[in-house]
Amino acid sequence: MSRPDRKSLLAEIAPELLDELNETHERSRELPALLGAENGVVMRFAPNPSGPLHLGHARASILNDYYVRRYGGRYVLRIEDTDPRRVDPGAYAMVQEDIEWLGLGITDIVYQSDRLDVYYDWCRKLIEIGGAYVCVCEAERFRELKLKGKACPCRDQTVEENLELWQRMLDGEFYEGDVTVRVKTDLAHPDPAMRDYSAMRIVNAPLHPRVDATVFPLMNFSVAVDDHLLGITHVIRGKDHIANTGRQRYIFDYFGWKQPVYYHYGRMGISGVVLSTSSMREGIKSGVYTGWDDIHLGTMRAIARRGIQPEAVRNAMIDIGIGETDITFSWENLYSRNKELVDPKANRYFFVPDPVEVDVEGAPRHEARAALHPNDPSRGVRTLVTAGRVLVPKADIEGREMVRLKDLYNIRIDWDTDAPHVSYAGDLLEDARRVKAPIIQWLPVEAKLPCILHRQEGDVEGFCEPLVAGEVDNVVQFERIGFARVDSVDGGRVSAYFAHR
RNA sequence: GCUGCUAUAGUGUAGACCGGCCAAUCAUGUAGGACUCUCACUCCUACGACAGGGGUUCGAAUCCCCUUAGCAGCACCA
Repeated sequence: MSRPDRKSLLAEIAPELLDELNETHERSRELPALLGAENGVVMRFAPNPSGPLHLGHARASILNDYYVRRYGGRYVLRIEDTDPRRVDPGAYAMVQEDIEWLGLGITDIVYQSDRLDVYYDWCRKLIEIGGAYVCVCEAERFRELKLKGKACPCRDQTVEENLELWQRMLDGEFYEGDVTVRVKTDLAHPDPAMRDYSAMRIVNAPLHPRVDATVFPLMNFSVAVDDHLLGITHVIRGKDHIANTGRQRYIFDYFGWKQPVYYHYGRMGISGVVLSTSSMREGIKSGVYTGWDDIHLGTMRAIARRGIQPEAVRNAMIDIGIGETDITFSWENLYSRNKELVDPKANRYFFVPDPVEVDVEGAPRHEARAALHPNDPSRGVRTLVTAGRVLVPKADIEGREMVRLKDLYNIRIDWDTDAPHVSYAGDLLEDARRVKAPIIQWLPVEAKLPCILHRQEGDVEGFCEPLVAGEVDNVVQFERIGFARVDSVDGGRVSAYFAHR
């Protein structure tokens, strides 16, 4: 019974249950409330423009987005490009595109490279109130002292001395590595990570693509200053930032600012793909991957190419939530989220992988009509006409005596001869059912398009229905194979990417 | 090594703050079945977990301690 049929039948026998049937299965669960968010929130997504967005970014950005939507407020995109070494000029645009694809409700955009003067300004103020000093020690030497909880000589410089050194830093009198501005914290702090961390440093090379400067803030300084200046109320980020939250507190305390409310979710491991931008870049360079959208990668563009819908990513991330437990990202769960989105939409087509051509002896000319979507007859049918020469998947007839060509007729296969001998075995579906013959997809030899199905495990070549050429950019379902996104049609050759079953 | 966070089925998640209503929720997965001219969808059934050990208590998944394991930070990266 089809879905509409079931519905009308239910209306007859138990109309009171109809509501239950129509109930949209609201998949996304409710995440825990945010502390003090009742009157709206200001949150941020702060990627480093070193490459396109991947699943790790997706979690951060979607979780923050979820709460901004829930409580109302502003959602700031803050491009954290304060390390010229880690800026890929092309990434600014890629990040922008990926955000658009994800459908994030960004309300404000700021580039940290536009705000260097702001950081310089607050750095000077921090020095003036004795909250920071300019350190000329070697990094290694300082590290040793820090681990022992001892102060370096620079720590005792006067404010005036520090201000002068700071000015000389800005004037370009120092080179990279010679000098750094440190926030004065607590050398006796039990966690060595908290002790006198760096706030400003010099980078001479490479040149920053957006700004002419050599003095750059370190993340903990610029983030603290920006979070306050931009009025950020809540921050949701990975637990790798727990220590940074503690470090940033010193700056907030020095200036008498109120810290946002922080939530730190656990580490998300993703099986099967590399997530580090640098190793992805390396792989692309060395030819292991075809590009940022290589289907073996966990980038948004790679996932999109495979026909995963942004809403599926969103739902999967909200399912995961903001728990502090370390988790393994499950492709299965994402695929399931995608399937619930894509199944009602995807038209059905035949794709015959690894085909063999057979001549069905005694077959009458037949016109098969297969539904474009079994649960939605209003979409119509594909019509496949054959006089008896058809393509079938080799693997599906091997060792079989009888199979049914879906929506066409039954065929008998005789394996006694050298080449299998195929003959017409009647139209009746019941006959096939009775002997439990599999119902398989097929194609008329007269009407087929070469089709390559790209999968992570390797490409599969075969043929598909001509109508697939009209589905470029859409997700279709190849019957008995799975869902795939039709990527392109080039000279009558179809290229599709496998999503999932 | 130092500091900190976490531990519920194969995977994700609820319950934990305010112990009893939890022989533990939901989703996914797997297996079986119904429906179906797809191994899709839908529906039904089954499977499967409180890391281990102590303690507090009439009663612990929930509170305390220890152990174990995983993770993170200890950068002039973000």
